[in-house]
Formats: sequence, structure tokens, C-alpha cells
Amino acid sequence: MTGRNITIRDVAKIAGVSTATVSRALRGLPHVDAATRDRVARVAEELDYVISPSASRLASGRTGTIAIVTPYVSRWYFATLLSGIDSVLQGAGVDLLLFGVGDPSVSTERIPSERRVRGRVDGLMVLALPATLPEVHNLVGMGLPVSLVGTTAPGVPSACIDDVEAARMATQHLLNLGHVDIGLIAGDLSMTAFTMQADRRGGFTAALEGAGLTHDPALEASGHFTVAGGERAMTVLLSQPKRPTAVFAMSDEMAFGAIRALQRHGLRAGRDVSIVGVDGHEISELLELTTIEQPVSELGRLSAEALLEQLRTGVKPFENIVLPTELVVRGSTVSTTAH
Amino acid sequence: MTGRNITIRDVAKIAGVSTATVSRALRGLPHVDAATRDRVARVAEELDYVISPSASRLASGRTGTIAIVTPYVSRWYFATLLSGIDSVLQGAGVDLLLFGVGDPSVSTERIPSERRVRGRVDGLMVLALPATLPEVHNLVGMGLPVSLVGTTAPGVPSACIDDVEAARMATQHLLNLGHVDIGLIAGDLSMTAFTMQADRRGGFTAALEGAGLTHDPALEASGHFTVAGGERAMTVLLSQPKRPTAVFAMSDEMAFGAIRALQRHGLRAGRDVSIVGVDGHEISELLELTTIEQPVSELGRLSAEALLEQLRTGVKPFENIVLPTELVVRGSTVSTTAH
DNA sequence: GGCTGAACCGTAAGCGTTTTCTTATAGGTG
DNA sequence: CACCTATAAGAAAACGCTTACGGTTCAGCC
Repeated sequence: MTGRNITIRDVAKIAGVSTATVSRALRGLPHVDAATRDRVARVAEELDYVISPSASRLASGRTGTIAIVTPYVSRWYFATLLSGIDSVLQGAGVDLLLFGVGDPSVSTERIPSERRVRGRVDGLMVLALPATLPEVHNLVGMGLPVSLVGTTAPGVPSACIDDVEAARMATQHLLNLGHVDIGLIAGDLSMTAFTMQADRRGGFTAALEGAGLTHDPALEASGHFTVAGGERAMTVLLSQPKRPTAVFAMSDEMAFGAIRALQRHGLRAGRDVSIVGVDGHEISELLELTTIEQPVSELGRLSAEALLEQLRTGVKPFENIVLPTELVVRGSTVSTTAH
Repeated sequence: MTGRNITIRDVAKIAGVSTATVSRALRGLPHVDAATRDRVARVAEELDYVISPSASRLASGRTGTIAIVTPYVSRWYFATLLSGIDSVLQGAGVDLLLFGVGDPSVSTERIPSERRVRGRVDGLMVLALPATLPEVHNLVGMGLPVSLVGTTAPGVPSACIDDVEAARMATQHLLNLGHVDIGLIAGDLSMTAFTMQADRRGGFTAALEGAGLTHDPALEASGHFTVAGGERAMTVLLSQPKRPTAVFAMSDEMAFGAIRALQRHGLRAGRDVSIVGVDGHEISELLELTTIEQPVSELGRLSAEALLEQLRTGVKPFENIVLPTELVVRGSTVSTTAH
């Protein structure tokens, strides 16, 4: 509309004060009289003045923005995390810069470099990507406040569940029902991309060993944490000479695929093969899937709050907070004697 | 590490040129000799120099950032859109600022004001929120390049499907199967928050009228586009004196809930009541849900590209692009005579 | 009455780029 | 050889804010 943008100087002139006072008044800093503060606020309102973020950033060195680095944005777990994080950040008036980087076991090139992030944000959150990846390591070590969820790093606040315990619980549940030939649908075979995978695998084998059993590698398949992948994995398991009577899937979405595979083979989850997943996905109840529920949104919120705390006070509120999981038993798991 | 950040001046000094030349060289602008360009690039690399985004923004007035305003971030449709958008923006090196604003029929206060956005981004995308909302209207009219998806506004590029036609197709499918008492699971009764709802409702009633039928208001219930809401809505429909033999749900997620409700009543989708949804959700195949598939990710990509085009050239590549939908018939819909 | 200290506020020096305007240089042309 | 043009590069003025520092005022107190 007008030729020139209105600046802090315009407000200062009209309010009859210096730009310094306008700056202080508008940002709620001390050392400004209540009356002048009001006057400045009124003038600013009148002129529809907004502090130029660019100028403010340059002068103060702060961006009021935090970056979220996540492998996926549309998968249930990550989308739900994101939702929890967004609500916290928005409540604090902090901007959210989103970096979806794709599957790190496929390629890590989209993980932003330190150079990409430097000067752009005040802090960052990393979702599920393990700090063992060099790209993530660089990011976490660049000196900015960081918080993690679903992964850990020494000296960095993080929120996660006990993946070993979650897998152990799920597997123990199957053992308790009398199952012995228990299959595993994991993410990918390399196991390198996410530490979570190794942990869940550890809990799975630990439970088996606790029951005097050993994990048969022939009863393990990769589902890549997708529905389609879970379906393929289950199909593989069903084609083994010794079919499993129960399967632990590392995620609900893979469990959905497994259920689908059973359907295609004329089998039914629960009746023919027991299935247990991990997540507490909205759809699980619908499919009668027994699962280990985890408080995903809460994980995101907590981690976001930890980051804000660091930004404000400079101190880390906690090192690593572990939220509880819960076994929810549904129709997809039944006792072997229940025929 | 070092006390001071390295600036463009450091690079200029070491490379033996002016800051202006460094700026031009590093950004690939013309009027700089190939040899000097190389030298500057080498020095910058050497010093691990990165252009300060804040300073660059202030001086140029450009932010290299676009805002996404979306009601939800974790729901399938929006998360999928976001994923498609993110991939395009990242490919263009543009930052993505995320604003999740919640259900506008509950509250519009989280829709960012013009003041919140001004100076922060170069453009913005609005997902599904109708421009009839004053808050959205302000945002779209503030002079920044804008593109929309799942909604339209005069003079603004947008990508969407034909919601009337999608609903008509779904309903016609049920009519073709011989159904007459056809229920509707809509979003909410007010119908004010999303234009999409009104369109789908229009397509539904149009199909009925085309068959000489009229829509019975008793056979309509609100599912709020959630699984749980869909379940409640179906439960309501089942308690009507005249039960529908088929139901059109405005989204797959509500259809999932409807299937669940049938299960709880000892009924089965397809056999007892036919259900058709809209979306092409990943889970639909699993549940044998007949649905109208829409190319969600593609909608996001196209709209993002339209925005980038505007940013670069200043011209709008299209007014409103409509992508086709497709009826995918599965087990949840069967003929009335198929007993 | 002079001293102290707190509260308020202004001055001005940055913050680190981009970009316009100018100048210098080289190459081509009549 | 003078002239014009294109290209390369520099000088310096923005861009609009934050904040360290210093100055003024005024109440309170010995």
C-alpha cells in the first residue's frame, strides 16, 4: 500500500520516544514506564506495526525458530509426534522449521548439514534418527540446544520408551499364551538405521531366551515399518517350512500388513496365527490388534518442552526421560490351547 | 570456537576482493569472472563460511521460506499432503514453516494473523481451510504469493479434486448395487468449516435425486472426520427405525469407524451394510473398503510447485487444477440382490 | 543540602548482508 | 586512434532492529 514499510522509527517518532524505548516497550522488557508502554503499544497498534523478524534476528542473534529433523512426515508415529511438538511450540510462539529427510538407510543426503542449519534456528529436535549416523552426530554436536525423541545421545535431553522392555512384554505375552514358534517382523535386515530396531530385537530374543528358547533366523523377515512391507514379510514367514504360530511385529503398521497377508492366505489373525504389534495406532483397535501402546504425542510434547527450557534458561531439564508403555490385549492374540 | 563469527568481510579480505563480489560469486550471479568465482568459493569453503540468513533476509527482503497453514498435521490426508509438499520445497532449497491451527469449527484463533506471517515468509500454502473464513481471507489477501490445496479462492492457484463428482460417484456406485436406503456420514452438522463437506454432500444428494430418491435427514450423522467419530455416527444410523442398507462416509477414516461399529453390532461391512469412503487411505485395502481414491501427495506437490513458480517468475501457472479421482471397488460394497 | 541509588530513557554502534551506482579494464569498430 | 560497449569489480548506502552505555530525574535519607 504505502511506499515504505513502517519501521520502529516511525513508531518512536509518533510516540515521542526513542527507538530503544519502543523496542523495550513492545517486547515487555523492564525499565519502561507503564504509561509510555501503553502509549507505544497504542501507536504500534494504530500503525499496524510489526517488528521486522529479519532485522530483529540480525540484531539479536536469535531466530525464534527451531528445526525438526525427521525421517518421515506422513507416517503415523512421526506425524503424531509432530502434532504434539507443534502444539507446544505454537503455545510458546516459536516457529517450527520442518526437515523431512527420508529413510536414512536409503540415503542420508537429505539430513541437513550444520551449514544448512547454522544461523537459521535457535535449537533443533531430532526424531528417531540415531546419533551414530555421522550426519546426525554433526547436527547434535554443533553447539545448539538439542532435544531428541525416540533416540538418545550422551548429554542430550531425550524422550523415549524402553524399546527392549516393550518388545520383551510383547513377546512374553505370546509365550504366556503357549506359543513357541514365534516369528519376528523387523524393520530392515541391516538394523543400522534406527537403534530402536536393535533394542526391540534385543527384547524379543531376551524374552525367548528367558523361556529357554532361541530365535530361529528363518522366522525373521523385514517389513520396513510399512503396511506393504509387513504384508510381504508375513508372506515370507508363511512360506517357511516351519510356520510360526505367533508373530511379533515391531510396529502396528507392519502388523496390519501381516494381518492382511493372513487374510490373503485364508487365515485369520488370532485364530490361526497370533499377532502383536507396537504403537497404539488408531486403527489397531479396529483390527483387534494386540499391541504395546506408547504415548507418542506425549513424547513429542515432553521433548519439545525440554528444548524450550534449554532455550530459555540454558539448563537441561533432564537427561533421558522414559515413558511407560502398556500391553493392550485384543483379539489378534490367543492361547495355543484355545481351540 | 573462535570468538567471532566469520563474515563475508573475512572471505572478501582473504580472497582479495570486495564483499560485493563475494556476495555475487557465492550466489551464482553474473558479472563475476570464473577465476575469481572459484577463488571466492575456495576461500569460503576453507573458512567454512555460510551466508548469514538473518543478514541476507534483512538486506534482500526475501526469506527463502514459505508457510504451511493446515488444520491438522497428524491426520492421514494432511500428513500425506505435507509429505508431498516437503519433498518439493526441499528440492528447491526453500524452508518450510509449519502452522498447525486445529479444527476451524472449534476455534480459529490459532490461524496465524497477517501480522504473525508478515516478513517471516515469501509465500504461503493453505490446506483445506476455506477462504470464507475471515482469518483465511486476510491471509490470502495480504499480497504474498499463495497457493491452496483442497480449497479454492478467486485468483489464487489451487489444486483439488472434484468433491461433488467424487461423492456422486460413490453414491452412484451404491445405487447401481440396488441400494435405496443410503445413509450419509458427514463431518459435522454445521458444515461451515470446510467447503469440501458441502460439496460432497451436494454430490451425494444429487446422485440420490438423479435416481428419483430424496435424502432422508434421519439417515445422516456426523463423524467429524475421525475414526471414533465415524464409529459413533454409524451407531446412530444403526439405531434408526429405518436402517440404511448402505452408507457413504465422507472419508475413509470415518468409514473405518463405521466398519468398527458394524462389528460391534455383530454385523459385517459388505454382507450386512455396504460402506464406501473417500481418500484411498493405506489401510482401506486392508479393510476391504470400497473407496474413491484421490491423489493426495500429488495434490500437495502440484500446489507447492505452483507456489514456487509464482515466487520465481511472479506468474501463476494455473488458476485451479482438478485432479481425477477413481472408484476402487472392494468387499465393503455388495449388491442388494447378492444374498 | 548533598549524596546515593533506582528507574527511566536516549544515543549510537553494531548485526552481516544486498544492491545501486561508479569506475576500471578490455575488446571490438569505424 | 578515438569511441563505444560489455564485463568485472569496488565503494558505500541501505535494511530495521537490539543493546551497551551513559545521562537525567527524582525519591529517600543522613
